[in-house]
Amino acid sequence: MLDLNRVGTIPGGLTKNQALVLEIIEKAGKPIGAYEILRELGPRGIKSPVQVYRAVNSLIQCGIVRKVESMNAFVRCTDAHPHRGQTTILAVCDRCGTVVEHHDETVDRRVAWAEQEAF
Amino acid sequence: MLDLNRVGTIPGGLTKNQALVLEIIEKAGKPIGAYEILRELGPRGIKSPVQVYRAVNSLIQCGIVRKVESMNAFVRCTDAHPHRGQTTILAVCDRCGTVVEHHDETVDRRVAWAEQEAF
DNA sequence: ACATTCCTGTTATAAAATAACATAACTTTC
DNA sequence: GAAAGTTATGTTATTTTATAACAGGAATGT
Repeated sequence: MLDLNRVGTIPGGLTKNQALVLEIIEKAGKPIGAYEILRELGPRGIKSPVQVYRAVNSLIQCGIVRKVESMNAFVRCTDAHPHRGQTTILAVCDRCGTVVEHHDETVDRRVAWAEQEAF
Repeated sequence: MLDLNRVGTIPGGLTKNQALVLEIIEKAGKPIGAYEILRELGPRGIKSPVQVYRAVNSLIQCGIVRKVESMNAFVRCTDAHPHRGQTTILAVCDRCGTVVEHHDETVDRRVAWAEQEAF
């Protein structure tokens, strides 16, 4: 599992739960919380938070999904190609919740600086 | 309260609880969670989370304190002068937790763009 | 003094995340 | 193909983070 060659695609390489969770996140089209995912998937056999968290964490690892820290919610990564490890600014609409990603070189430079300084 | 002329200073204009909470956050010198603040201040009469959250939220409003979203924790704003409303990148040390602030114009431009787009 | 506003305290509850443990499925490797 | 190893799954309980709702108290303004 966790096939690096398939990262960022809609892989057949996902496990059952990962596929279920990804489906809901995609259908939402905006940041969605773990417990809302749980509610949506209850009827389909997902019965505990742990299962959801395990799945989203895998998806984040794969670069398919991002966490919006300020909302405790998760979005499908909209970019066609994966930006693994790259820092991202997520602009979130106050009203509709739509997210636009900015992969910002400036931010990356700042982070690089921080790493140099032993951060 | 919330005297705009004193923002960013160590004001006498703080209420009792705000002063207590700020003291702990400053003493920590790194991001500290609400419940850890609570534990520290238990002996000094703070007995519930609400009190802590009320205080930190006021301090954030004043620009004295920032929330580190990715950690659910709070830091004293290190800059001498206040950057109210301005977007900030917080570089947090993995090891010691020390925080350096970047007030990034690029990010601000991105945010401005987002606002224009009715975000 | 009266109304207004803001800070305070308390209890209860919601929301988000992880710990700990047991089982099942899928690969290796021999 | 059986034993060993790894990864996904399921379940229960707990921890951590945050807010709702209500009541009393202190300061301020007019």
